[in-house]
Amino acid sequence: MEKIIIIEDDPAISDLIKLNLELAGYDCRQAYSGQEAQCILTDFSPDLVLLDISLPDMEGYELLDRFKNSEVPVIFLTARSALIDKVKGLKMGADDYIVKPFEAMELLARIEAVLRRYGRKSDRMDFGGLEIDLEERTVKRDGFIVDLTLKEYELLLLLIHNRNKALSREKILEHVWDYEYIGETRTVDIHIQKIRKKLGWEDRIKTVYKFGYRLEVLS
Amino acid sequence: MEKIIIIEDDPAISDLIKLNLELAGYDCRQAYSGQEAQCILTDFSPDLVLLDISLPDMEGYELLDRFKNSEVPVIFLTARSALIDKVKGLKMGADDYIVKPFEAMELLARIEAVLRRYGRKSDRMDFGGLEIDLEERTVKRDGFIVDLTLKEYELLLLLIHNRNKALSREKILEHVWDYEYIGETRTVDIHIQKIRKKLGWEDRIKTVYKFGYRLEVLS
DNA sequence: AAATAAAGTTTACAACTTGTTTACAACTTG
DNA sequence: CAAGTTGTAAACAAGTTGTAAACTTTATTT
Repeated sequence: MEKIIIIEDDPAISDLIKLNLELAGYDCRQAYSGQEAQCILTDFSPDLVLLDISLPDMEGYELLDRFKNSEVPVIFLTARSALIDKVKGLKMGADDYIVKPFEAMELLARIEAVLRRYGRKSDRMDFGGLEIDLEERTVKRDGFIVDLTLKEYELLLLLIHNRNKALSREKILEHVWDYEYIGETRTVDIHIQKIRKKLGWEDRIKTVYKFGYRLEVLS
Repeated sequence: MEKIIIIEDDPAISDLIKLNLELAGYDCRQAYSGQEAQCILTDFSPDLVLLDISLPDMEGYELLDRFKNSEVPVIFLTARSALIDKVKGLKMGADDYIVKPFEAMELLARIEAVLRRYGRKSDRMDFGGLEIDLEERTVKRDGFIVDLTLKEYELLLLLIHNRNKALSREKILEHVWDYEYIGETRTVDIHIQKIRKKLGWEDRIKTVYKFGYRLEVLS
């Protein structure tokens, strides 16, 4: 699980980002000022830095300066008004930038891209007999490929990212299906049944009655 | 005990919120208008503000504006479910929002989340071998997940919030079952038995003869 | 562009879970 | 000890989830 530090002075924006990244399976830490960031960095070595360039007192630039000689990739966040900042930032060594306000999906895409470029630690995951390769988009069970459809695969990833957490049907719909569903639907249930069967995870994917599902993994 | 101010013009809603928050162990004060809120704030420094955004004369937004530079977190209540309003509120500095009509449990969950974010409460609680994670909605006993049904879970939370206090059956019914039961019922008793067994808390949840139950915890 | 195949969703009903009641045993209290 | 209260097991109804199959949409092939 990759670690990301969010350096952003507006708590609302910071929290929003955190929420999305955590659902996507990243381990986040928040810093609301340059100073706080320094503190956190001492015992949290992130795999990626999200940096708001417009922190008070030019702190953003100072921090960027500090990061550029390190191994850690930096994506910076900037308000639309400061177009010049982008160029400046990239020249100073940022790996990417994103303009506020941005879509959650766009941010996630850029994060994935940057991490890939930096040769992320592992695109492979292992769960008791199950091997998942994010880059190849393949899932193997006892060495043999299990054919998962798009929705099945995304559902599996969501479950894995939130292992041991109870996920409500609404959350699942929002993230795999991209919309807030109005009214009744059994879609989530049916897809859960499908991956339960294909993966032989009948016991591992628990039903949380009247709520949703939870993937239980020991480790 | 955290202090919360409820700024809401509809007395019925305000009272309902107050009742629930007090049962959950918060110290509440009510304001029915923006002006009244100002007065109360002079000698009641809340740890959290619950603000109805649709007060008459746009007072809600004005107040939010005033709070955003203070240290106090704000959750706003809105009747409108429009996404735009939510975003608007969050941008203006609210820490969370909740759309009316809402469930008591949802409001409590959000309050806990915001207070936690502000470094007051921890996400996890520990009670002699029992680990409760409010966010994941999981309860672990010696590291293993204990499956609790909805009512069992809510009953457990109520007991914990009122630990060492004797809770009458009526209070328990009101809070967990959402209604004032007319006549006889053994429902509470049976659910108490169930969580006693599941958690191994046979001794910790004491029976208060002819009254109700009490969760006894040392610390 | 039509035919075909695959994926995704809805429907219908079976199977199961939960919450509640009932019945009776065991306990508390005066 | 008697009356009332609580513990416990079992039965039940209501509602939720599992499952197969029909149906709709989307993608692929010809």
